[in-house]
Amino acid sequence: MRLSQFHLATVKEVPADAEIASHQLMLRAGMIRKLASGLYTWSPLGLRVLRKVEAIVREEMDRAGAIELLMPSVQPRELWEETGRWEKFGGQLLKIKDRKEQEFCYGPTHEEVITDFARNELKSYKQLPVNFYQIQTKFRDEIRPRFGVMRAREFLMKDAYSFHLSQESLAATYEAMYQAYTRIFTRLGLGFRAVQADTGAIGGNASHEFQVLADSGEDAIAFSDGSDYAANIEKAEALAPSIQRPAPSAALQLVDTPTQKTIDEVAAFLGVAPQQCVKTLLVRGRDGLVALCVRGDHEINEVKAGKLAELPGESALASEEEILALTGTRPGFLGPVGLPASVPVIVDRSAAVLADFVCGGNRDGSHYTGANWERDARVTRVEDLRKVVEGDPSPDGKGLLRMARGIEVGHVFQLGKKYAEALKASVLDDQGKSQVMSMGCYGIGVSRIVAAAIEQRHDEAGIVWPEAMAPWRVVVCVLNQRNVPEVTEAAETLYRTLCERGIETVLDDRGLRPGAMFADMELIGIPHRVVISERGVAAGSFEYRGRSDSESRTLSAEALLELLA
RNA sequence: CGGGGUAUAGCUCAGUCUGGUAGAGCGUUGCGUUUGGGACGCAAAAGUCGGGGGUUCGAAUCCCUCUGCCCCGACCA
Repeated sequence: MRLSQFHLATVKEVPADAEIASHQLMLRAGMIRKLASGLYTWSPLGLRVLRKVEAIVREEMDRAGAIELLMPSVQPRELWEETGRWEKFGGQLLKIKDRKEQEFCYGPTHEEVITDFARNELKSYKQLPVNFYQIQTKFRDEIRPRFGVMRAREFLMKDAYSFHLSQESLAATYEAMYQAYTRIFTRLGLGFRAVQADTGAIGGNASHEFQVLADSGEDAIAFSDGSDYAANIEKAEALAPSIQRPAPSAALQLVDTPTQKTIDEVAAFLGVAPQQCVKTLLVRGRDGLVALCVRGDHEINEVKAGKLAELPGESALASEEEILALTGTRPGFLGPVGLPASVPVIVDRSAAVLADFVCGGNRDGSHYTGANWERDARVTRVEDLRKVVEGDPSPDGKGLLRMARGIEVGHVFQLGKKYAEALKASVLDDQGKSQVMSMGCYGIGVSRIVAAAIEQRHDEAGIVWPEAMAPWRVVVCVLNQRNVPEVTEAAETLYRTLCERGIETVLDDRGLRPGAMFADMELIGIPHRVVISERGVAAGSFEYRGRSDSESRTLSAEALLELLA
């Protein structure tokens, strides 16, 4: 490619609404342009990168035995009614009507469509297992799109769905996908980690997220410093402390805390550590309010809380009015002592081993000191309720937990029979009996990977692409080409040679001043740069500089070709 | 959905408080000089001041209203 024939549109100024590095750099490099909130045009430059990612994903999916197909992006309401998700999916589902007032949605995911396809196509166990995938545009009407293509509303995703008669077969394909994903992210040159994930409302047996490690990531992940354990913080188990609860030694005493509502305020006021306090939250349960208690320095893990039998599948905090009606006090003074008998008291493992603790007095402006479980406060049950924190023991018993931030770029999931049952997708087994199929699903955020890579790999000058994702591997920069024909000839010759050898090369023949040209090529992150100048031509050598190198090197033609081969 | 902000040239922004001829930098076009780290000079094009309504002799500026976009929160493969 000759840059004089390409549409390169870099800009110097950072657009005002870009916050994170990848968004800023993608706009400055001219890879994307915003059309509306969460909607982006991929420019020719951006598309080259997107296609690189897509190609690697496709190769590895094919290698792993998956079969590509393509489903519609627009899907009929009736199909979504069959699984109940027309209502349950919520506001993220973009609903549209056609001219006959028939209702459709723009597909946010394709479980319904693929399962419909499977129930029509798959009749016999002999056709199983099978794994279908597509690389396709999805739309989710995110409440708050942000960070450019990192969290866009329209985005490109690879989604695969496998079908099985046995759990063993599902587990085998799941493992194959896990391996394929590892290969994909390794080939892309990304620093990533596969972490255990919560299976959410979908249920299922196993789930891993593939997280690209980056400080700007929206997900928190916990990993062990003593083993390969790693999990999304939503999933990471907080082990029960190994100590026994000490016997009560203090008397229960109500003390005035007129304006101290938060744990920090109360702890400072009373001169105790937050670890010696119990924080109580009231949430809406199936039958009235439920009390959740954690240690003062810990936080409730809403995913864990949502799984409690007493809750309706999600944890929603009670309103101030509900709390006032039940306890006669306001948030800030809640505690487990003296709650009505109708309120279940679920206590976190770490809070359950406290003795002589501080907690809310259930009346405005007071807290208890010297409170003790059983003696003063009911314990309905002890559960794992809290978010893990740095330094917690690893759930596998090896090492301590550390925290990192990640960008979720892939997710593998054993779905089980949920969708196949809802849509009656079954095949005949070897006994001639009808069996509902089990499913797995496996997603990769293709467009998000581009942003995630930049987030992980950039410097002051711009993007630093991994070789596998770069729009071109090599740029040949022509200096002062108008005045010295020999320089142009030398550049053309090198450009042709590289192209003939299958090395993806771009020739910067725009005739810009050197500074502007170098700045552009560094901004768009080309891994290898060769400068052709009068000086070099006279000496018969080439000036080479890698994107991350601090200095240029002078190379002979042979050395250069060897380096780029 | 709650709170906050913002909308002026292709981009980044002044101008709005205190009403009176529409501004700058970058980018773009032309000519010339330049050519190893985002050159310089001269000339030029470019704006329904987000939309609608109102007040006024006169509105980018004041009032009402609608909309887009951004941030924080709640939410989320």
